[in-house]
Amino acid sequence: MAAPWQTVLERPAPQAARALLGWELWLGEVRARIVETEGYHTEADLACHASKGCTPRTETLYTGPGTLYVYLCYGMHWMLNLTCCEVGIPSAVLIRSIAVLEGDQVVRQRRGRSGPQATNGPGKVCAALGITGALNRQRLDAADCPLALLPPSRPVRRAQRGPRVGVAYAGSEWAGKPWRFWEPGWPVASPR
DNA sequence: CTCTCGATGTTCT
DNA sequence: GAACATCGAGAGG
Repeated sequence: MAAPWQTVLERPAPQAARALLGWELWLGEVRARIVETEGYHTEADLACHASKGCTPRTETLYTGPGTLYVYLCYGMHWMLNLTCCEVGIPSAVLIRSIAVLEGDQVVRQRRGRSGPQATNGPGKVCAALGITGALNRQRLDAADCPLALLPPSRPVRRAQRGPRVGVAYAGSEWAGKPWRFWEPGWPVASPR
């Protein structure tokens, strides 16, 4: 029997990124709503890590929907991605911002602050949830997976889309793709 | 409010 | 050796 998230992740990243808005991440005492995402899709996408091909680092991206792809950025920030599409096609959604629904105390302790500024950014998401590279390659459907992905407890009223952040190096064609999505009204990193 | 800059480690050239 | 899907502190307006 398929997990609920299967239908959301079994599609190309640009679509999966939109569909993931509102879904909830549960990890330990923290429950949070996904409010900003970005899609990275195929080796042709020059902003996608897999544009360099399948390497020890990027092989996680080829494993099909439901794998955690966690990597270190700028030597100090962990980034959380959920792989999507199908086996063999590198495709993933970066979780850029979340809204804490439960576990505010824990988040405050980990982040040194609470409120919107505590979780509006991809590095902040991992810090708030306590995610590190130890979770890379973890399967969402594995019995021992500490992270759960559950459907929205409140519907997504509307969504905005725009170009991805921090990928100018990929050139205008790819940096310009409107593959970033967010829910207006929630604490997101880039509200436009 | 905006802008600049440094921290820090893995990956690929 | 350069580049990098970032963050937060500090300076200046």
